[in-house]
Amino acid sequence: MNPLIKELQWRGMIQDIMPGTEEQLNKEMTTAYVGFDPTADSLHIGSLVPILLLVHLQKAGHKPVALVGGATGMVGDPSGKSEERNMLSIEELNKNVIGVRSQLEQFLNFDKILPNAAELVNNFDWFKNISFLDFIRDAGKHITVNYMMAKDSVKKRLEGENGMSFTEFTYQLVQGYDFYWLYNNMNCKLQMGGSDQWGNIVTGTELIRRKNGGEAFAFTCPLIKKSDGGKFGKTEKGNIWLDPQRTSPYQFYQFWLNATDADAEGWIKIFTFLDETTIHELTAQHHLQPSERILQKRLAEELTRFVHGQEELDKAIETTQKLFANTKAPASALSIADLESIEGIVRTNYPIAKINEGTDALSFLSENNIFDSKGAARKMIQNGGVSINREKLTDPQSIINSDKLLHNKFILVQVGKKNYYLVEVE
RNA sequence: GGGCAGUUUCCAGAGCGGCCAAAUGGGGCGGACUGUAAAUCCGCUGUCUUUCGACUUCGGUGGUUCGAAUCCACCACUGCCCA
Repeated sequence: MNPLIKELQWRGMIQDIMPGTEEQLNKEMTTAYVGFDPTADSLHIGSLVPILLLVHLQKAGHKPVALVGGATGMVGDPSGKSEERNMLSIEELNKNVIGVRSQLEQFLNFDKILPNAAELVNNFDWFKNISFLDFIRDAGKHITVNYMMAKDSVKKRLEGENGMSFTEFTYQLVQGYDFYWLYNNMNCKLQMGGSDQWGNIVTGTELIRRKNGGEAFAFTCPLIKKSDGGKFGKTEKGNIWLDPQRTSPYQFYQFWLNATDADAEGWIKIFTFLDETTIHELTAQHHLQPSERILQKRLAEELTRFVHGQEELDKAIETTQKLFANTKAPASALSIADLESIEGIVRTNYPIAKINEGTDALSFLSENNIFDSKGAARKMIQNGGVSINREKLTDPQSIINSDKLLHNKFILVQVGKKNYYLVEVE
């Protein structure tokens, strides 16, 4: 068995694999690509698995190509979508391509000295020169509509009630052409991606076969799901992004730390580079003492380091310890240095004058944008969801005055158990 | 171009003249229990507000009516079928 495939297999990262793929990987250094859609100017953790496929590939000595879909992004992939997507404007798309590119760059080794140096391409670069007529004569002639309609992504939409535009119907052919182009121009013989991409990928290998008589290969990884069936990578605050401006390293760390036991066991295999023995040991330990959350901690650590680096990881752990190590202790136990150096949670400033006069809790909470309005704050207080300096706020009428100040300067607000806000009074 | 069906609050989906800010389910948020899990149970879920109440919503515009998400007209959009 090919070592790369073997590695990915025990990690649970292979869903479908085309026959002959292992032989190809055994035969020679193989160039392989994964496409990323520029739907936003940052990738989120849903893209992490395909990124990791490229990293594993490079580690195994093969050549990774990361493709940013400047062209395919203009079309819109119907896979997994029950209705037509909104088109992004060209400006937005360009901005997104730049953002996504720069993120991909940090995960792969582009050092030109390496024979298997990573490369970054944008399919807009070849599509911009192809006219519609060229395309339908050159690519379209080789694939039948019957074939395209048999694809799951198309069939579902045909059977569903939202229909599908010609634009999105074309998508698989556009993506297929990418593979064909890379096959011819970069000797790229393998495509990887999420299992929802299988249909699109196969259109590519088919195109290569019919036009070149060539042979190309593919495998896909399973889509990550939560054990409760919920969407992966979403929280109350939306997506977990790789961009630290959008999701702070602390929040990123917390996301993984909060994984359920069932998820953590699978995720640590997929998302970390820890070897099989280590993971077995960790899992065994975890079963002995689940409340220690050994798997979650290690998972969060490894991933935060991988995405944000050691320094940010240290800060995230530090903040976590301050906030959660001893939740029973009064907030006054936190030193001024502790409070000042807390990073990653939402911080706001509030005028000292208002505190000196005393202000009601509702105004205080809404003026600091912890809640959108007094009404929202009131509801949350009545539900028992707001704490100030770790003491549950029971009366919406209570007054916030200088008695509440920690070290004459800070007020620590909690909404729910996990959402902290630090108000700095000055 | 013709025929049919549809457009309701985050989603699905009831409502078919006043009792409708609109059932129910899902999702989300919060609470209890815990391990910053899971499962379970409870509460909240249009906006603003001192639980009074005010305001804005049921594709759009006009109309009928004391009163419309509910009736009428026109328009728009979506889907299916036929040409």
